[in-house]
Amino acid sequence: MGRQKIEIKKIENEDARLVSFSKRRSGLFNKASCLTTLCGVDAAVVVFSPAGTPYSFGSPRVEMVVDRFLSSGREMEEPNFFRQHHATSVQELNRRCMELENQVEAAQARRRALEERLSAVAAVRDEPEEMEVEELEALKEALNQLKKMTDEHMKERAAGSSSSAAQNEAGPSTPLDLG
Amino acid sequence: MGRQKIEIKKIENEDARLVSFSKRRSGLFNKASCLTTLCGVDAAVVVFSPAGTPYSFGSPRVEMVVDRFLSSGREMEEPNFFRQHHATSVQELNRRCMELENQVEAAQARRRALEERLSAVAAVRDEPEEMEVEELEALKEALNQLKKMTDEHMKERAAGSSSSAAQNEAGPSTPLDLG
DNA sequence: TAGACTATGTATAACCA
DNA sequence: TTGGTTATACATAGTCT
Repeated sequence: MGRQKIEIKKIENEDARLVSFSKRRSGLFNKASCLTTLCGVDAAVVVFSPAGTPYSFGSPRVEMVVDRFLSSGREMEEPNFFRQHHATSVQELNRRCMELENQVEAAQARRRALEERLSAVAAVRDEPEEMEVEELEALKEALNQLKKMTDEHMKERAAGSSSSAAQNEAGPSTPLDLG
Repeated sequence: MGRQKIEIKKIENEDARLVSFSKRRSGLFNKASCLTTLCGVDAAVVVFSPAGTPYSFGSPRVEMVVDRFLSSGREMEEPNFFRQHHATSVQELNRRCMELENQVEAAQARRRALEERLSAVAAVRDEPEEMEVEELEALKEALNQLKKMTDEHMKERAAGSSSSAAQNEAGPSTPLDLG
């Protein structure tokens, strides 16, 4: 018998689907592993089984890669980004579209996060006359988040320009320690 | 010549490594795409290029898969809105890509603007060790500025926007529904 | 940097244990 | 679910454009 060609659409037979999932999942993880090793890059893969069980691969760790992905504001800064797509296949374009949607989502998530921080800080400031322990705690938290984010932002900026890196020796981020 | 067997260790030659990364990345995304389609499951892949550029694949979306994964096993019954795009024409997909690119640009511009505003406050919190009356005064002032800015921001949101950024206020991106 | 090309290594569909 | 086996489809290293 050997391998037969199959259409890329949902496998109807449930048993076959489960077997296929198991084998392809490990194949996918193996590919991801090879990619990280061969090219010395970070990557993460998360897959849910048909039953809902999560499986994951991550180098160095899923959380680290995901955090970096969510906080990297540079999803789209490829130079010739607005050139015409001359994709050879619909599948290729489909992948491209999905990738773009994900990037839109990431950028929006980042923007929402920034807006939340701004709102949090603004809310605390609305009653300055009662700046008591509670408020100070909230402010402290908001500022810690803010600091974390701005530190990341500065790091991004420093990494982005090769010349200015030496000037702003940011150093390791220190907690605010307001209280 | 054709393909040669290679050891799974970091590719020393930089050019070869970059080429290999590009090819294997798309291969990995394709595998992930096939897995989700064939088995009807959710999956996400995030990869950073050797230069640090993030690439991603997600079904239904990276954020959703990651959120679900991070809430460790908790079932969020997510109807699979964006499983796969069934485009009818390359032209159609090209249009969709351009649209998405515009959204990405808009979202990023928005994010940059927010980050600039945050930087305005960042200067105040750079010396946290002596957070005394003086610093609190300065902080209060900075927060007042911040409030002014966020108020403007909220006004903008309420009024809608003349730029293409308005697309991003629509919340979760709409399903492609190309087929 | 991104497509082609081709020979060949690898992944995997079908089947069985 | 996982682990073989076989035959074949698919991915990709090396090279050139």
